[in-house]
Amino acid sequence: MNRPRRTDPGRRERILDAVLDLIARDGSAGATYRSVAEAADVPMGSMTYHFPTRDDMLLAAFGRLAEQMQERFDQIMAEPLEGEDPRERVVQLIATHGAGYGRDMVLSAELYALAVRDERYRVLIQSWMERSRASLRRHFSADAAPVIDALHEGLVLHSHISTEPFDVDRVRSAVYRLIEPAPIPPADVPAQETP
Amino acid sequence: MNRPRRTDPGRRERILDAVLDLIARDGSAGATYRSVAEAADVPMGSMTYHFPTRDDMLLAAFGRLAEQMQERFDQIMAEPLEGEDPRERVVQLIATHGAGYGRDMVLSAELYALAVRDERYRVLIQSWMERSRASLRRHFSADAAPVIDALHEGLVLHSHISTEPFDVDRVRSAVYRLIEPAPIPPADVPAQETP
Amino acid sequence: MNRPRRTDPGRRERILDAVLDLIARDGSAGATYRSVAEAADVPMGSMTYHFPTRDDMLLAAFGRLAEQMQERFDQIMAEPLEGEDPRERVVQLIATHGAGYGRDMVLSAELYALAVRDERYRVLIQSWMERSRASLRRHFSADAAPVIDALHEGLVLHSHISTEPFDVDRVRSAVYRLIEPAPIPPADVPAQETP
Amino acid sequence: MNRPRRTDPGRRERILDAVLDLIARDGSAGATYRSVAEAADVPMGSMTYHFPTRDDMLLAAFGRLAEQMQERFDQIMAEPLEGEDPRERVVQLIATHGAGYGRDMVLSAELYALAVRDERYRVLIQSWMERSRASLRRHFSADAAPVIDALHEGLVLHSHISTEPFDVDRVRSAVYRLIEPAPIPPADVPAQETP
DNA sequence: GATGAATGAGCTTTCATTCAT
DNA sequence: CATGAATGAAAGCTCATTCAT
Repeated sequence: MNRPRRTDPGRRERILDAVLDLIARDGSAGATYRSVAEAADVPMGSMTYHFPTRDDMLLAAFGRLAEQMQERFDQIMAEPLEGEDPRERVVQLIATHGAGYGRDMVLSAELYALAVRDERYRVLIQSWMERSRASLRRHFSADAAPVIDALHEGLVLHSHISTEPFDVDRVRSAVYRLIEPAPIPPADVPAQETP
Repeated sequence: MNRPRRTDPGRRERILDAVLDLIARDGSAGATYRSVAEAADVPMGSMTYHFPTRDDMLLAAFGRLAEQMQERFDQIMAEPLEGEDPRERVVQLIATHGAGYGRDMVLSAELYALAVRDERYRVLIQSWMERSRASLRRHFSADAAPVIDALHEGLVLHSHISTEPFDVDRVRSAVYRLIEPAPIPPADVPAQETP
Repeated sequence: MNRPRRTDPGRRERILDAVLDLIARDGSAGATYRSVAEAADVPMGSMTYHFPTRDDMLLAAFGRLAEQMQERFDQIMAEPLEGEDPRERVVQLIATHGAGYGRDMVLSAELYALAVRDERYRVLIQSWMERSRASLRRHFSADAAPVIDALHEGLVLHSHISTEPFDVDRVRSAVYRLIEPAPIPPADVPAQETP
Repeated sequence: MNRPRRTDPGRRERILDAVLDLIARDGSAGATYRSVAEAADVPMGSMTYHFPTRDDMLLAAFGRLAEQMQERFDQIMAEPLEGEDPRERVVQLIATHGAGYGRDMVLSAELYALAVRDERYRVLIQSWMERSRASLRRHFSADAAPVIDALHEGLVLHSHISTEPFDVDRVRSAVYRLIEPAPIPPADVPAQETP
């Protein structure tokens, strides 16, 4: 009834988070101006002020999602490893996303569904993919990166669909087989170029 | 205006095909009773007779899709190979789906988006996955099958997102590395068990 | 799946009972061909065979209701009374219908709502009213009968609306005041005419 | 065709009146969003803005009806009577509602039909009943009020169903018999308590 | 006679978007 | 800048009724 909200910093972010929550729960179609406004406690009439069309809103939300997920990917991959086989990092990454992180899985799936039909969403994934690969190139060859990324994608996706329990050993064995036992690069080398 | 159409065999299939076409073009949300009825040239009032709820309709359509895609997967994998390395078949499969088959990609992506949130769609993919793996087990070990399947999934998906041209050689090299150079099994052996 | 039902006597009655049950639960609007067919375990396509229009069905159902309720009214009033004040019978009648018999109350209310707008339903109540009054004339004057009937109607109706507990004493006192203490007629006298 | 109608005060009331008109003519089921919008000359899309669900609309309309009918009841009962037997007022009330006021009768019947099944409508009648009784208590004992109210209800209802002409004398005789010939209270005494 | 299949009409409701303030 | 009020369009779904068999 009485929401003064003269200045409301962070409103934009709060809206976008609400959008993502609703998509996670009900799919992209579930994030309507109405449902989002209610979830974010924002007057409905203001929605179009911040995001002129519903599509603007979705695009912005998925943009935020892409950022967040890139960061997490980076964090796991970027930590310097002391004498550890970098392939173990990949295994960890797949295991982390494969078991749990259901919300992200749902959101990613929705994003992919939009991306295969709409350029604007596709570029979102493209830049995210590029950054993931850049992260991977810190430890692996430029040729290996896209393939590792694809295996990661497929394994995580399937693990969320399958009824079988997640099998880390099988993943490890696959990752080790896929990636040649490269010499562990020193931590300060930013990325490895293909010779 | 005057469509008697008292008996109309194949109507159900025509509807489902229309549903898939519309989903491919506009996403799941685009397959409304109205749009489908028009596309399939069926009176709107009849739609709910065949599919009481819109969800029934979508589920049936994706069921049909799963069948069709299983068949194609099977066909490529099932042909007997004479002295050929079976891994080449996998390469071919990925190349086929990676370049082109945009319609199937879009449909799959929509199906996954539904599957991660809804059990009923998930089982559709599960049975399809199981059959794909069974196909793969004709040539590879039971342990390798899920991983090959996942790599296939990830590479195809990424190739539809990426701007880079599809690189068969990189795929081949990845597939060969992932799968141990197993002795080519005789064509009449149905499936290979892990030792 | 397999309901042979070659001959199905009593089907008509089963249907009508189902209609009344549904009206009691959901109002007249709730008794659709579909809902009734399901409740009576009768094929939907057969409904229009027994009752060509929905209105025929409702009318028949309310006709059945009127019959049933007349019978109950008669039963309570018709029993010979030995030296008992007949006004006590009226009190009993009101008490019986006032507390409980919610189903009948709902059905009556629906019937009245139809009757005030539709002649065909009105005659149903008229004949039922006439019989009630005839019953009452067995014990009371022709002039008293309609008024007793009206008091009965009003008290029962209000008791189903009111939150106060049903108060028999107040009813008795009202009934006794309304009806002059007529001499108890011999049980074999069918009805009393106004002099 | 071109209705700017940016601001339209009284729109809400106009809608509710249209609802009652339609219910009077076609029953509760006849007051659809469509029919009401047309009757009140309001865009259909606006209906749900003012009344989010059809039930909200009906409830509001019957609320308005209850108010209107309370007022009329009050007016007839509240006028000070100079030396007149207050029981004559009751006779007049019954006569007024018994002959004519068909629209109100239809609306009341529909309201009762809803009330016996739905608490929300029931409270509407309850408050209306309470106010009627309060009005009656200005002239009669607290014990008599509910009974007079019930007789009123029953007689009016039956008079709208019956084919017989309305008989004022019979009503008067009944009312006088039911209510003890209380001493006429002075007009300024608000209500009479039971001794 | 009895019924499964079919459908035109209409219903309630949701929604993206507009716009005056 | 921000928003409450409003609305055209369309959605999912229900239903009485028809009719060939």
